[in-house]
Amino acid sequence: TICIFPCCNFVFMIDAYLEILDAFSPLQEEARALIESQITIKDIPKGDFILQEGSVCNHIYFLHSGFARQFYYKNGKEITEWFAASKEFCFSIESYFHQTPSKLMIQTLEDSTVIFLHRDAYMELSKIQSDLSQLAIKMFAESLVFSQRRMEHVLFESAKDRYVHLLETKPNIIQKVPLAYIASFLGITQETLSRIRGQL
Amino acid sequence: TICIFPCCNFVFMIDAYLEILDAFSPLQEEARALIESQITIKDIPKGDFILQEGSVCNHIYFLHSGFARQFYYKNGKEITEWFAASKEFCFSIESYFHQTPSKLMIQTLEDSTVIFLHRDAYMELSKIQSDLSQLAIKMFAESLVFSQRRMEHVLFESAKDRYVHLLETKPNIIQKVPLAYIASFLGITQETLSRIRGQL
DNA sequence: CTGTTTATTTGATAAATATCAAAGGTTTTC
DNA sequence: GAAAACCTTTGATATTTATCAAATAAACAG
Repeated sequence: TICIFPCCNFVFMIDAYLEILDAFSPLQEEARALIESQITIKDIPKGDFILQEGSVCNHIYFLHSGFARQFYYKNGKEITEWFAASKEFCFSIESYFHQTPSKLMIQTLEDSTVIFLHRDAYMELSKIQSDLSQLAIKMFAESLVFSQRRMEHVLFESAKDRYVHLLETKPNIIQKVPLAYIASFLGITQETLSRIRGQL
Repeated sequence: TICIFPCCNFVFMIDAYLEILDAFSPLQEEARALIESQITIKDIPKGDFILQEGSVCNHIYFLHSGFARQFYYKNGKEITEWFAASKEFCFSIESYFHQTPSKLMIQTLEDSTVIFLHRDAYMELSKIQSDLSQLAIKMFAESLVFSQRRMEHVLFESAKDRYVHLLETKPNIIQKVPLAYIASFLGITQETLSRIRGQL
């Protein structure tokens, strides 16, 4: 049967979403239903903000499709913290956990479809449904490992090695975004990055 | 009444431990009892290892008293990752979560008393007792925020500013440990750190 | 297509930090 | 308390990266 209603897209998106969550940490039917009840889906055009500076980050965002950049201002300069590609998650760690106004902004670099999972609802549900708490533990733990590894790179690799590493692990990012974004993510100036590129 | 049995020390230590956990994330009586059933306490003399290279980190360690250093080898050099002071926690994030042999070592720098909370038991219990899963979420979330903040420092502050920041936030560390440990933690050479010190 | 904006590269120079070598200090040990 | 081991400082030099300025190159708007 061919589905002619737009709502069917939602069903498909949600299924894909739940499958990705499930791969992280297994979810029983009940947990899936609870998550489904707490998400909203939005189309966000290129250049619009998923999360704005100063507002509290009350969701974990999942990019069903599209591409986004997380950045903040430091001494008047934009610092790119990380990117979210299609099928990836993002949120402001500090604002989400501490419920403080976010200095991090999340902006789409392409037209994107984003699934919002609400924090309070999720936290409450995770108290009564252990699959959900295990999922949260798993996600935060993985973020922690990732963050730890990045720290080691930043502390002990040269700018060139960090760029090469990014190139090897996330080639799609380098194709998609301006050099200045990548430079600020790597913690170097764009001139330096340009020269590094020239050497390769 | 005055307690003359050594076991009373244990009771006291466990109480202090549970109180600190409780301050992080509130624990009901049941959760406290479960944790108490899964911990062991060891005295570890100065210079001994709480966690050795190559073994899997199966516990979260809490220093009831003493002081420890977390470090690993990179190109044959010791890199200090962080310290654990009295009443603080430590573990190898990557080994603990991924159940892989640890490249991180944790070594006491003073005679220490350490409370071991077992991973598997804790993970299992956290599935059936939501206070425990909430505690885990809270702890990992805080670690994540901490890690994130440190990243920003490392990327955008000068060596001097990072040292000054450490001096302001953790003066006790600087008094206790050799300069080389602090230098490797800051990601600089000991010569540079010595010069920075001279300038202040 | 053409001017305008935006992004990238290049050059010259300065600043921060590493490296290598050696000299003083402390602490530990017997 | 002298020797050894360890820790910290100092000096000279090299490397990496930042900064400032300008020139190209690419993308965009009308």
